Amino acid sequence: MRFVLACLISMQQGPDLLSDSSPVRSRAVSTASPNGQDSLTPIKVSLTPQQRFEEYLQSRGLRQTNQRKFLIDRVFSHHEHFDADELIERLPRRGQENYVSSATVYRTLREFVDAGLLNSFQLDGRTVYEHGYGYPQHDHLYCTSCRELFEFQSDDLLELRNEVAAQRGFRVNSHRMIIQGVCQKCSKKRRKKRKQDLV
Amino acid sequence: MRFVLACLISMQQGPDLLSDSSPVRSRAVSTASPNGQDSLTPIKVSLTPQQRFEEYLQSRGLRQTNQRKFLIDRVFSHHEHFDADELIERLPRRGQENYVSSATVYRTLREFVDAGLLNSFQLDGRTVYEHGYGYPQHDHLYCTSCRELFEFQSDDLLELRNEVAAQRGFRVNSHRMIIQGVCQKCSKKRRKKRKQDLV
DNA sequence: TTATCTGCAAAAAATTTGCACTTCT
DNA sequence: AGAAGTGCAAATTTTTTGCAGATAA
Repeated sequence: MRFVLACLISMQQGPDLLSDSSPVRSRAVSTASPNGQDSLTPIKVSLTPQQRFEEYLQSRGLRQTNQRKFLIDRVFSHHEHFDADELIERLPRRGQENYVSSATVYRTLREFVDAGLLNSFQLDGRTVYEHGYGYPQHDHLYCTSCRELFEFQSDDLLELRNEVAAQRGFRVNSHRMIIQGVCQKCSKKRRKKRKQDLV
Repeated sequence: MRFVLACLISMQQGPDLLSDSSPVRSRAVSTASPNGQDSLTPIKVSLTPQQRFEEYLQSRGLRQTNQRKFLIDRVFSHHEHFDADELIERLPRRGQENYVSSATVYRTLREFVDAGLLNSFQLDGRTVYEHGYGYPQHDHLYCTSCRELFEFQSDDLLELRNEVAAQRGFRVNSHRMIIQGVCQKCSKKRRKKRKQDLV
């Protein structure tokens, strides 16, 4: 583990998993809370991640094991960007109850991605995971100073993407956009520091 | 090396390095040639990559070595996406003339990026490099079938990016957008194959 | 002359894999 | 019972680093 990865986005309330039977994604809206943190509204889905994974496993003749059940609970217990190493560090150690070997963690994370529960992308050489099920499509701003990932959602971007692809007969599966720079907080810190340095 | 990385984009003619003394980027235009290949027009720059790197080295009190000179010639001899491993494979082997150790290749590639000559990004776990100097800002379509990278250029995307960033006081340094999917060629191949399978 | 570079080999970091044993179904 | 899954350790893959000898300025 070389980097701290945090995420400013938190769910305003738990995802409303049972109130709507439609698995269709509703329009996500990005909102800003007083402390400057942003969050996207969770999507209403008919199944919990657990249930959906169960379906996925059954459809492929795979098994429900304690490790898989334990990991899905952990991974979906809070909304946050993470990498394999960070997850492993928060898991029970060898010898403790519910210990899961790293090999299994890696294997299971890949299954979660295959099942559409998690999204993954590369950042600074690591594979970063985030919730994909029950959470709207979005893109990221990455602060190279504090290494936090911020989320944003733009329909215009999607439209643009589709236009570009259509223009050359490219069939789109997904996209990934990351804007690199320095977040407001870090910019302010730096200005402050420069000011102090002058005194 | 796990992946073949190719690039359909070729320069229509060598970069016109000497005809304009302005280092300012001119507007890039994406064009389509009859065979379906796209290319972006090179930017007019006042210095060759070699000259620019020389400046960079001097400004930092670094040295011009045979290895650096050799590598910059190789890297800028054709416009193509590549990773460290692919470059190393095309270089003279140990014992031959102009051999450069992999450690030096890695170190030098990083210098090229620092000097603004190359851009780098992560794709499928590797670091991919491409020309940054003398070539316009652009983004990529990545075909997961043939693993080729196609380039596209969109001012709307830049505008959108700047708006998103401005909205939350984020100072942008750069961005990276990769559209994943299947290119036209591969789609056609698949359709053909499916047809044949039915016969 | 001397700080910078290079090559080499070893280390690191992040995954993946082979295999014997365990566990779902 | 028997396929699938797990843990372990070893292997991979990609990149970095320490260090002694080589070299540019």
